[in-house]
Amino acid sequence: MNPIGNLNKIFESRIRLGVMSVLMVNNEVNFNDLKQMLEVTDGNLASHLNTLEENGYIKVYKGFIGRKTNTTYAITTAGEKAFKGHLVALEHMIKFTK
Amino acid sequence: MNPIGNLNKIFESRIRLGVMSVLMVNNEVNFNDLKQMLEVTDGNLASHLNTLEENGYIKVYKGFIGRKTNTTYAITTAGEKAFKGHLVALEHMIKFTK
DNA sequence: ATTTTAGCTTTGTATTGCAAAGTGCTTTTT
DNA sequence: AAAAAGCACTTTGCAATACAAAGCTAAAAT
Repeated sequence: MNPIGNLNKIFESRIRLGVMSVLMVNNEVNFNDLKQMLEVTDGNLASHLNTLEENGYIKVYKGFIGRKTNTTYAITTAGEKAFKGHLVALEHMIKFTK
Repeated sequence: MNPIGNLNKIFESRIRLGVMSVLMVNNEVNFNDLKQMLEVTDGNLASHLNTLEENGYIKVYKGFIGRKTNTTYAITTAGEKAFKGHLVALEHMIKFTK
């Protein structure tokens, strides 16, 4: 009945949607690649990554390439589940409109 | 490349998404029906309807049933186009993640 | 005459979004 | 060796939502 009842509030943000979408296809993506793919400022990206992490949807790996810091982000099982659920809800909504 | 580059900012809102979705399948829907379908407060709905109208995505028809006011909302051609574009962008994003 | 309904507007608060600047560490450039 | 630049942030600050709740007007129902 309510076409938006099953949409996940966390994924209302365009940028968070984008992050999840990128992390669904790429196992691990670093900060800069995400930043370039989504065309956002670093501060903005960092804060959205934060809320995704706080919700347990992504994991952060802080490592090094040689002695240079390298932070990568990956989707968690919970994140994958939540995102897929959201996509299903979106698909239902889309189907509903046709 | 950017999976969220073509998403329409106006449709980031869950409620506006819902309104458009409902108006895609029903030619004309009145205020109260929308309110019940989307389970929102009237003030909140009114303000979202306002931004949709300001953007030319919906039309408002103020009429009467007998002598009782009856306001209905319908999607415009521009609204349909914009919403369909957004759905295509969503579908691309979804396809991208699979 | 009072209450209820429809469709708002107004008010107020809390949250969000985002840019810009700052930070600490490291690497690269000069 | 010093300066510049990159990485991954945090902090600051402001402006734009989001939303609930209350108020409001005219008509309808009781």
